Amino acid sequence: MPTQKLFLSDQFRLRTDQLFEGLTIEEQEYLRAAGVTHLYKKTEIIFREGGIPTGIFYVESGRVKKYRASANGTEQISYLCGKGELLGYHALLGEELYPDSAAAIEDSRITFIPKVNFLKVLRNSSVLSNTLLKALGKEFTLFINSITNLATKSARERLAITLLILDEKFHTEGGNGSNISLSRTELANMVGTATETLVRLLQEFAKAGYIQKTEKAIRVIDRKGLVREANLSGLKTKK
Amino acid sequence: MPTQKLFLSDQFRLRTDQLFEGLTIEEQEYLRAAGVTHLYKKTEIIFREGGIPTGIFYVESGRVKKYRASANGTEQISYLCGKGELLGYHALLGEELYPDSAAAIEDSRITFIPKVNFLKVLRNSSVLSNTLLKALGKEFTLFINSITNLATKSARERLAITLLILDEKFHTEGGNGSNISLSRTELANMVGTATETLVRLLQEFAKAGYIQKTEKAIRVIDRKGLVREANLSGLKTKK
DNA sequence: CGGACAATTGAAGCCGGTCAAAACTGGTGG
DNA sequence: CCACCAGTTTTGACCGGCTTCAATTGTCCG
Repeated sequence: MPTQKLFLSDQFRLRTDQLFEGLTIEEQEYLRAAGVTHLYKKTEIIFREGGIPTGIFYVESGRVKKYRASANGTEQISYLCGKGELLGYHALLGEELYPDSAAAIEDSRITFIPKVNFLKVLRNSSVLSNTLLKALGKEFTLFINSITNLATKSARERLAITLLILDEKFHTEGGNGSNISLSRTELANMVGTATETLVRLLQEFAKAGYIQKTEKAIRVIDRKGLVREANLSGLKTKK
Repeated sequence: MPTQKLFLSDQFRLRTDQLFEGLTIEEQEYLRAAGVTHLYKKTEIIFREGGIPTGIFYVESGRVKKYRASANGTEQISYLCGKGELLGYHALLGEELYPDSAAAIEDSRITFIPKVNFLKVLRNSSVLSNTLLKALGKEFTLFINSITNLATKSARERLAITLLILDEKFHTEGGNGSNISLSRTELANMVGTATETLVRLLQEFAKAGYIQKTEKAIRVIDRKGLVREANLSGLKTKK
């Protein structure tokens, strides 16, 4: 049985520092010179599902959601990227069209590294290949977790898990405690539930003292409580 | 909007022929010599979540399910492997414990290639690195699809999609038409629903003429009908 | 101040999970 | 060859979690 830490952590995802760390100084300089930095306003789309990958993106600051939109308006958010994370390399490596879209949920500075430059370095650096293979391999754990959670857990449990993940992920960044500031709809789209259901559950969690709803943000106060709600062990409290 | 073909196909997954095709004759021989073939009886477990990867597996014949078990007995199947597919390389590459388990759902011949031998070849072959990167990149599309489906689609829609995928995947293998022969419980665990719900839905699909329930197997007759039920475009028939 | 959008609350109803029991299946041994 | 048993599939009934629709309140800005 996987530990809670393993279960929740998303330290699995590729970060820029890892990406660069194995490269020679020249290679690093080469990539940096090739990069183009662009400011994306909140809600601006970075790439769109079905689009052709032309490079990879690197989040300098801000936050980005990866999501899949259905024609009826609903969208499912599969991941949130913060500072230091890379975007769009799966489709590039797989030589496919983007399977999902990415959009800024805050004003963000994002650097674009063109495909040719990235692949050129990749072809010459076995270190980079290995870094990528390791990173991709790790990411599967995340996906398996997501799938299991969506398929077997209640909305309440999924919300608890989502809050724990967000708290863990943005804790270090925020300084004193983490602010989770997403719209209710976005949070609902992460959890995979309706906005109204999400609101009611948040209410309950606040009443139970697990979280605090400050202006524009949710703060986790009682992780233990959320862990209990999340039912991580998988056993349903048989009555 | 992704095409149906893209949406459903699982030609994304790494196959042995691809794995070997870029290698030199010596490398191929080296791996073959290192491999140990073993017969697994139906229901036998190949590896277990939380276990330490010691190599990769290759399905010579038979079928294998990848799944995650919860303590309460439910399990979620994330993938079915058929002849020619590889198993267990994600965790090995990611240097992690297995996030899920694998078990034979039919008597299967499976070859095990030890970690050392596999990694030795990988370290010396940039072709293999690239093949793996490409394969892993492609697989993400599958996972994104799974997540979106589980999060936004009804059990009925998910069953339709699952049947289409199974039909497409095992069509070529079966010769004349594909036999989907899983227990109801296993099919339910793929779809992410209760066995009873699955049975009722199958009933309806049979009555509607989409499928036929022959002895021990389900046969898809009307793919178009299933596609309609699957609501692939994403628009909910607003009444 | 007012208009637009986000968040919240309320009420109704269905989908799907759960429990229980019946029908069916295949395999075993007398 | 049949009776019996264990496991699987199916059917029935119930009910609770969530979705949906609708309406109200709250909030931010021009």
